[in-house]
Amino acid sequence: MDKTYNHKENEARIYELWEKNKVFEPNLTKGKNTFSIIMPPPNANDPLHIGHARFVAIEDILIRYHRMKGDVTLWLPGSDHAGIETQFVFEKKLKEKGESRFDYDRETLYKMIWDYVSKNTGAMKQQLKQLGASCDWSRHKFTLDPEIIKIVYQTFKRLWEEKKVYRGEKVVNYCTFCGTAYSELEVNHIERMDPLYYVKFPKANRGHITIATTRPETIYVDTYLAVNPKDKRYKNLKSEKILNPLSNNEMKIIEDSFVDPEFGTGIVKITPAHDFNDEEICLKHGIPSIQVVGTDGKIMNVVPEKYGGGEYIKEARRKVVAELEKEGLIEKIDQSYKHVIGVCYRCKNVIEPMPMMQWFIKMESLAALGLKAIKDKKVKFVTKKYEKVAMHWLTNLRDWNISRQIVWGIRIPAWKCQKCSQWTITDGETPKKCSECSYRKLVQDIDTFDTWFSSGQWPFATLKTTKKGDFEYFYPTTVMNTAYDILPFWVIRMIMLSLYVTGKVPFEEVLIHGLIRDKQGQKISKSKGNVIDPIGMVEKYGSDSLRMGLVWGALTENDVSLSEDNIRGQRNFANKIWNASRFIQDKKGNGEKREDKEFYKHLEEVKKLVTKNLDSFKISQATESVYTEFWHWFCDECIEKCKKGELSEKALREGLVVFLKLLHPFAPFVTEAIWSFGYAQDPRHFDSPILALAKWPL
RNA sequence: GAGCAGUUAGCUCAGUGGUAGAGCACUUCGUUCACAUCGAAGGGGUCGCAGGUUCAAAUCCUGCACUGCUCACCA
Repeated sequence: MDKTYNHKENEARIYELWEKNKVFEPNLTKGKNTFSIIMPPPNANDPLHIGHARFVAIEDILIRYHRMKGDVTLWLPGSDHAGIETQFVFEKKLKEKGESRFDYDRETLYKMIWDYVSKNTGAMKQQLKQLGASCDWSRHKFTLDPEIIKIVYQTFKRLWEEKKVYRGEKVVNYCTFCGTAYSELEVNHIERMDPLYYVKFPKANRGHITIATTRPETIYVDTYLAVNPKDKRYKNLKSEKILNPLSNNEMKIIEDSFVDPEFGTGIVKITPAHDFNDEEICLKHGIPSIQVVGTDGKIMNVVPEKYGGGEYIKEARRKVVAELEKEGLIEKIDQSYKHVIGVCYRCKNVIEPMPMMQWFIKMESLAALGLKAIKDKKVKFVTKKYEKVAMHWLTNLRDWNISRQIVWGIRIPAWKCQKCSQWTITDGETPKKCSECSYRKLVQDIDTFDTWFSSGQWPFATLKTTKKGDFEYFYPTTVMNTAYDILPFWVIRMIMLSLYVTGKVPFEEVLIHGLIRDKQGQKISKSKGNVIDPIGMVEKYGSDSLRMGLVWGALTENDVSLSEDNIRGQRNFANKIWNASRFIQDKKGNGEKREDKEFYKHLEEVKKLVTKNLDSFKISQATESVYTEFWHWFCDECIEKCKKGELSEKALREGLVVFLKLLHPFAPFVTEAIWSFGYAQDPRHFDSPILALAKWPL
């Protein structure tokens, strides 16, 4: 054996050994405990980032532990088509070639993206292997596998039949840059400084009132003003004739308590089509909605060119303000007005609320299912604070807009009748006739599902389509492990949709982990230049070292600050395992010593400690205890005692076998290298020629 | 504006009622046949502040300060 552990020589051949022996494929034996995790599917198109490596480390520790314990263990890998993310990346590529998505019809574009993704998806699988992920590749699923799509369609159809899906025109969050609507969750709110314009609205007889607004560009179509009924200043406003300063139309006055008399001048102009708040007021007061911003982000030509019709909002606003100023209708402009605006989570541009026909899921009954399951502890959160977060989300959901105006995704199986305009929903096949009027000319909706609508069905969609009997055997799965940033997007939706479709929760335990930060505790981002490439670290220090580093030094549920120093330290630890084994392999003595008893006693305690921590999902504590016990007890004390003749060589050998097993989930490669290719070729100590299949020492 | 966290050694973090801990960094020493990717020894913290409960508080309670994250329709 080499003097230092060489991860480069060992890792690939060890993963091959595992794969060749099918150690990751469960045997569906009756009457045994099961342990299963559905892997959060990484984006099929992208290389893994350091965040993926963290969940791999956590999940692989649990999976390997349970496999060694003798549970029938399944870790089901997958990849995600990641709708908008992937289409956006692809469009960027097109742009580099001087093309755009509009140069292709939807079928061609879909095919192009499909090929592009297929080309890249192998890299992700290869990287998961480099990280040592002991998942069952024979059960790998892609979110666009036909069988998966079929299940998603069935769910949609059932939701439709049970009236939990509706198509409606509502104000939705639309990104004019991405060219698609989003759900409320894809909108981020940022604080920004914008001018607040105080605009004079003339009275018909004489004088004027003043209205504060940040959106003067819509004034032309505005027809309603609102005041607080308690505001004495405007008690008689209703009897007065107020004119729109641009269109000269008469403004109608409504009273509503939502108006804050303290803000601005206490009068609000109502823009029903482009503001959620205003939409609500208008529904309440029966005010019609007029769309003024188009999906292209331009002011529509209901507004004359003079006032910005046909221009982008920014330019239209400039024009309108210039016109108003020319007419002396701007009283003042507050340039230091701070407010919060919605921006697209992806491209960071301003989200334009606008009315659109979209597919919505009614969330009330679904959320109730989820809430009940959590309250009844059918789904348990390992960390309580995240249970609070989940409950908070489930109690504050609006109807979920699931249609996206992109091609890369699962196309909505809805066909519109060309005669009666009713929708026919199927579970995938093209309907021959309208379900309402039997007319035979139908046109399919061009939108696709929100990616989260399909990934919200991932736990049962995968298990129902992998191998026969998988669903019955493994569902509900044992643990769902993912980062806290997608708790609202994914975790609560899996809970709701799974309960709705299968009547059962998708998983019993939710283990939420934190994000990776750099060594200063700073958020990792490309613009900061502090990204950590997991594969680079694997190549430099070895897979075991990176994995240990990722679960070391912070609680699983908290963010972890990852430094190269830390990973190097774990590399040293892997080397320590290697060298201790190298030392012990030459010790053949069989005699016993009086001190052995104390040794075995402590060894038992170590086994129990590590096991207990793993059983309660205390991954970092488990890692720390096995690290400390191996290095500072077994190596620093026990090996030294043995050298001095105060401990038998036999005890040391047996201790090493125990530690190799205890260490294996955390550092699978180096321990397997020792076991399979090194010291371990002594059958007396082994219940399995492959450590990954050896029996957990308890 | 609301919610949720956090504030412990130079740095990153553990520690939830009983004599302050780890990793890294630092200091000194060590070429004995596993490992210098090592070993031994050591320095360093009145556990954010102020009260309270208790025989006993980093740990429980109250208030305050600061930091972070998330949510949020006030024009």
